[in-house]
Formats: sequence, C-alpha cells, structure tokens
Amino acid sequence: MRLRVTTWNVNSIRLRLDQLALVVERVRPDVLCLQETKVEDARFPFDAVRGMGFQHVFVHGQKTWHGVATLSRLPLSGCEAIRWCNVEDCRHAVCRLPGELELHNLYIPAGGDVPDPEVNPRFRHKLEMLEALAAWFEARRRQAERVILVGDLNVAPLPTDVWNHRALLDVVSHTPVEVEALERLQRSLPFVDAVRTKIPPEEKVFTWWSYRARDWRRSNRGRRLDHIWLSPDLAPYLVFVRIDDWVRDLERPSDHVPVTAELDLPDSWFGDAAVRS
DNA sequence: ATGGTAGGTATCCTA
Repeated sequence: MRLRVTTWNVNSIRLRLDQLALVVERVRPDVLCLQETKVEDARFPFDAVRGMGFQHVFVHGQKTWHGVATLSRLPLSGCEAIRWCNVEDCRHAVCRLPGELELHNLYIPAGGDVPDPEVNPRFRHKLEMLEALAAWFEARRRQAERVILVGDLNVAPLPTDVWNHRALLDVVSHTPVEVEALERLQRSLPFVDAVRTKIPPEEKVFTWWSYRARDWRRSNRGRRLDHIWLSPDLAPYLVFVRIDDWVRDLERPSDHVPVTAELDLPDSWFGDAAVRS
C-alpha cells in the first residue's frame, strides 16, 4: 500500500487555489497537509479541495493568521485540533488514517526577529511550544507507533539546512537554542527525519526562500524549515522524498515549497481497503 | 550593514 504524504506552507489557501490544484496534479499526494491557510473554517474552500479529489478534510483555521488543514483521499478519523501554550492559535491538527497511522500536521511559530526569549515573546512562544510538544510525545512514547509528523517547524536544524551556517547562527530559525529545542522534540519518540535519510547531510537542502530576494534561485539563500518525520517503525517503509522547488517559480508563489514522502506500507495493515490499490 | 517582499486586513501586524 503506497501512501504519499505532502506538507506545504501555502501562505493563504484562498489566494493559492490554482497552484494547489497544479501541485496536486503533478505530485499526486494521497494526503496533503497545509499550513498558514489564513482562513476561518466557515470560509474554507471545501468545494475546491473536494474537486481536487480530497473527500476527507479536517480544518483548524482562524482569521488572518496561522491555520492548518489536512486533505486526504483516504478516510480520516479521530481528528482533533490541539492548542498549545494557552493561546488560541491554530497550529496543530491530528488525524488517524487507515492502517492505524497517526498523522500530525504542525505549524510552529516563526518566532519574530530577536532570538532572545527574555525580550521577544514570539521567540519565547516558539521555544515553549517545541518544549511542550516534546514533553507530550515523551509521555506517549510507549504507544508511539505508526506516527507521521509533518509541517512547517520553522527551524533549520543542520548546518546544511541553511545557505550559510555561520551567518545564520544568530538568525531566528537556526540559533542553537531553537535547534536544541527541535532536537529534543525529535528525540521524544524518537522521530526519523525522512528527508535526511534520503539526502545525505552534507548536501544543502532548502524548502523556503525569502520573498525579499531579487532572484531567489540565483542567490539561493534558502532554509529547510518544512519537515517530514516518521516514528522508527515506519522508517523502513520510506521509498522516496521529493522537494518541488519549481513551485517557488510560479506567479505569486508561497515562500515555501511542498515536501513529499512516499511510504510502501504492508498491505496487511489495511485489510480490505488495500485491495483496491 | 542594511533593507529588501508578501498576505490579510483595514493602516499595520506577522512572516
């Protein structure tokens, strides 16, 4: 049973519907996790995404900012929105998929400009949400099988996850304190970094390029902020990953590009549902 | 060293 999962910070789903359809056509994900949908649930373009083949949709959105949505060709069950740090931000959706898979769709705060939790509440919030998630997964470690965690984690952990490691050591997204917080979250289950099992850590990989560059491809000052993580039991079934950076060249693009992983999972996990595939 | 752009919303906040 092949399962293709894509994560994409779409930066306003309503503005990006045509690009969403193009990504779906070219990447063909079974499950598409979006972040920064920037729309209240009542205004979510349900008809449009159903028209793209996603009959199962879980939205957790708010006006203007943040918001996550999980679009699926396979049935979703047990979906829940989880709020962290006692704020109303919509940043985390959990859904169960056939095969007893548990899928987390996350949007970690960007964290503002000043990498000091004492003076910058947004940076403090970012660290606190990463810490809270790590503690939560650590507490659930015993039942932590068949877990997929994807999303815009807003941290580039490896030196090769940014265009210039030394220059970005004091830039939010690559500071040591954030990287440590992200690593604690990764160790919590622990999770396997799917992209880095297929692309060696010596190789630079980016999923985000600032809008502020004159020529994003020529300057290539990117960062790897978007991630797909797997619980250890799922890692052996990973077939390939892909990063669709052509999406960054579309007219009025998101500053993030889709990241995709395909798993080839045992048919026995899916029972009768696996027969049709 | 600096400032550069984009989206939502309503004039500035967040990324």
